[in-house]
Amino acid sequence: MVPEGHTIHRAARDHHQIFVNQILKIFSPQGRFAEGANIINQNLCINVEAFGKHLLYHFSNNQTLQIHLGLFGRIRKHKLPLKEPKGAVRVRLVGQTHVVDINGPNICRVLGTPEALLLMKKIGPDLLRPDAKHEVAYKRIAASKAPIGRLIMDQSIMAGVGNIYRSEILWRQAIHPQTPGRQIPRNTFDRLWADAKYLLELGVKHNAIITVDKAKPSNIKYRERVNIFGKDKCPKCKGEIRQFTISSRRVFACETCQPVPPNIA
DNA sequence: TTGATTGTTACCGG
DNA sequence: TCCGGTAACAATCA
Repeated sequence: MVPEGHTIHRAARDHHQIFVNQILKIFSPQGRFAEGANIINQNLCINVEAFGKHLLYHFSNNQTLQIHLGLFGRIRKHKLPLKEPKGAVRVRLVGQTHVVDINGPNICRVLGTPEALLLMKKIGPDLLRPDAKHEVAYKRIAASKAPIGRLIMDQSIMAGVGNIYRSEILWRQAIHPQTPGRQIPRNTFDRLWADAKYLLELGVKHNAIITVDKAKPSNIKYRERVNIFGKDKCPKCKGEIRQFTISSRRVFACETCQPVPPNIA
């Protein structure tokens, strides 16, 4: 499983079937995890939803369990009966027929209503939510001289894109990652948003990162099917792919298909 | 055992 | 205030 925005959205949909009625146990070897676990124990989970890469379980006592998988977190679902937890299980959600183990999340804590609302306010429009207002993201991008490769991965500007999708989306839309946000025309941003949304929805459907156009069902057993991330050659022009970093994360670009914008060294 | 990694946050200096 | 850089943290796998 891939700890990305689409995995979280998949879990939000799937866990309605779990109908969590009990938090069996919260393991917190570091002491900083799962604060307030006792508050939600024995309470009914009435709603599960995703905001960007955050997964929120709302309980009947107005408390919210917030999960963020980060780089390494995993969600594993098993049929009952319960088995020994495998690895660093921080939360175990028990339903009538299934149990969900959440391993190694980056964030795992219980929020009251004010904190939950604050969190939702901090997250930018979420590509995977039908109510997302993409003009909110565009306004921030059009006002910024920061590179578009940084901006589309900034979860407070727009939520859902991760490091692999960043390179893939910009390649598909022929935008160089170093292009300043304020140099992105509105119609170019609209294309970018629509393509990102399409790719993330595809990711939710298949529970995998797929950005190549002709991916067949028989191909999608692979965890990633990508065009340029981690590759040497551009699949379109066969030219060399350049690798660099933005905020110490790897970025890939084909500078033939994604021309370097003027005024950039 | 070591290094790399699909992510976020806190903190600090310019 | 806003920005960009850095470190810290997490778990797993090769």
